[in-house]
Amino acid sequence: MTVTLADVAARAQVSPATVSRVLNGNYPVAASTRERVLRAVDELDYVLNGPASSLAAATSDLVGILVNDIADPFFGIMAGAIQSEMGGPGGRAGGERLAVVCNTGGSPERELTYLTLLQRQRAAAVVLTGGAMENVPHAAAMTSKLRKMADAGTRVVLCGRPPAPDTRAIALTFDNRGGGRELTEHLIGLGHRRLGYIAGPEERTTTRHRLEGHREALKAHGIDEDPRWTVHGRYDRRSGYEATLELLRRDPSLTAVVAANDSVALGACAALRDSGLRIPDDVSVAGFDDLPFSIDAVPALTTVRLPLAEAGARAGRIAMGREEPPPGGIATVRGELMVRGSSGVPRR
Amino acid sequence: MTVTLADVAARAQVSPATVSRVLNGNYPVAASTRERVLRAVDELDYVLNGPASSLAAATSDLVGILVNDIADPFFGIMAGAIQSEMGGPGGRAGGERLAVVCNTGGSPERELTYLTLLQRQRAAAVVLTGGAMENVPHAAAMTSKLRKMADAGTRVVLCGRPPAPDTRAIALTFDNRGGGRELTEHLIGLGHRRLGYIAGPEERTTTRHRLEGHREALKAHGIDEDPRWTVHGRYDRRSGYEATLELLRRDPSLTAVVAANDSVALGACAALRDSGLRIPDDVSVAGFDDLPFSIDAVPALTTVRLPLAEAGARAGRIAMGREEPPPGGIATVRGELMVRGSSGVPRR
DNA sequence: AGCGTTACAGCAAGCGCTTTCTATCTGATG
DNA sequence: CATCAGATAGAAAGCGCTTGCTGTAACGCT
Repeated sequence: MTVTLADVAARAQVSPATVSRVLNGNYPVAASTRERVLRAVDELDYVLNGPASSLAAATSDLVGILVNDIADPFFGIMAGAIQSEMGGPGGRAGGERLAVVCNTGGSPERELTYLTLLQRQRAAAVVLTGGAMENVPHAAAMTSKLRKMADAGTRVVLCGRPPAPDTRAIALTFDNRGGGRELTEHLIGLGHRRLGYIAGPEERTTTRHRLEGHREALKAHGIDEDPRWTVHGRYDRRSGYEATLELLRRDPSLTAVVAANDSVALGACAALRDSGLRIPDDVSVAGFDDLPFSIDAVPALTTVRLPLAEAGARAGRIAMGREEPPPGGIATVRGELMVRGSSGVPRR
Repeated sequence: MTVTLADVAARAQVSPATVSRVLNGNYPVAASTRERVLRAVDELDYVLNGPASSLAAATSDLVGILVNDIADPFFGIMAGAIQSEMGGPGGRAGGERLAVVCNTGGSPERELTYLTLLQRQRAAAVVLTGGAMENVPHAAAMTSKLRKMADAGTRVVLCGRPPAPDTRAIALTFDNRGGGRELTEHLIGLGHRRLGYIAGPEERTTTRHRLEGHREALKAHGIDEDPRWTVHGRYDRRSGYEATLELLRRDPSLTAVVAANDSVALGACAALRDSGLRIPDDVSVAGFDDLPFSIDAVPALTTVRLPLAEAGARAGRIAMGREEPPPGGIATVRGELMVRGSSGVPRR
């Protein structure tokens, strides 16, 4: 039925061992023999049996990429960059790796399930992107699982995620706190004193760090934060829209709205426009991430650019063992403040 | 070193066969035995060896999803929807499948390479998203590969892609031609007679079908198309920006610009603004796909909504064998015209 | 009591490949 | 001419799991 190595061997009149060696190319095989084997492979349409091969060789060419939401370009850009470094198709010859993107949807259980699945497959490496959940039992389970995977030889890389102590995981962490601080400082510098903040979902490191940065900036400038100025939501446009209306209801005198990310900021802009407020004359808006569409908002979004593609590419190279991990296994990736039209001097 | 089934068996004082059956749960095992086994699994931290299991069972729980560009929400949304239908509740118990997203980057070679990789892994199913390349030799290679995979038992589903004759692949095709026609008809109905068209990359079915729809509409209304009115580019914002400037240079009297998709349309809007033209008073703009950000453009983008998430979910269910394929293996998914602020009556 | 059933559990034969060790042949060397 | 190193090829032992088939004990029935 299906063609096996043995069939190819028979056709090429060599032993299965030789065929295997031709296919893996790490053992001397005479040119004439090789050619004969290759011809047989071709004629029989032979396809290597991956599982059998992985079993016998005790290795696999699978690399897992975990993302919170694959429909969000924030993750898509990182995943694409990681995958582009996986050798395989398009990359250097040889290290063909099957990079698989797994969508956790922000669910802790799914995150663990996917890790178990990858562990079963004896994945060569795993890259976890985006913020971590701060739920205590889950964090403990993650630590334990990541450590076991690392111990079993899987390279574990965190991209845009805080370090995971006691796991041997390499971490490329985004400086969300610093970026958040800088952004809010920019607004304060423009003269804003009443700033609303639309935070992401609770129990996420990204959410917390950005918010902490914001608060640091307020505190540093002697602004007492009003509890009404913070609203939590999801990382999407809709949430930004609703949160902004809520913010406006709570305190109509706000002159600036800082959003957890660019999508949220876009929703905020829509809500402000629908409320008859002009940006930035009446209210300034700021986002975070600098996704491609941010520059097309009208006015263009002031935000913090995160080098997603660069960080992803680096994470990918480290996962492939093509780049040295940073000293101590931890590197901080900074964002860059992008001042654009959505922020201005408050006019009221 | 690593814990195997045999270790668990020894610890639970049963045979390996029994452990396997407990784990796969498709064979009667006494409750007390099952519990003993489960305890041993837990105590030893046993992790099933995926390759060994796949080899012995001659099946795999891998499902491949091929996308052109994972950083593009168009694909991200579909991939997320497909993946959301994998495993968990609804399927048979333990029907947890590892959905892997593979990024072809629009390259024919990578597309084939990934298919081969998935074929090696004996993937249970493969979903190909987005338009196909029309390059003849590549199309032939794809046909042959898809047929082989289908013959080998892999379920092949095309999502947002034209049917692939002679392959047994199930196709959920987007009605790009119809959507394109409707969109242009809408503009013509508003009074536009000189319409620029920014097409996607050549040799893509999506590009061609949308363009054909556009031309059908022109012809149906007796408008002679000027060859200067069509420019080809990529499916991204930047390309839209540049193409629009080119279009304006060729014929400054255009009153509408139809873009290959929403990202391109956003670029077009930026170019028009930078040229001092107002939307839609001076020039109307239309996109395609209705990605989430389209509604946030100012003015909001007139476009054709494609039910990406619905189509993806359906493709996912079909791939999982949870939904009957459409009769004849082919279904057309229609888009819906979304008329918004970026299109209006030409005022000059 | 004798016999057919039913319900579990174990044996053992692979699944298709990799890789160590061994065998063979060639040409070079002293 | 005997010997040895180097280059290739093959034999065979698994890798860790699944599953068809074979026990075997306990149970219900006539």
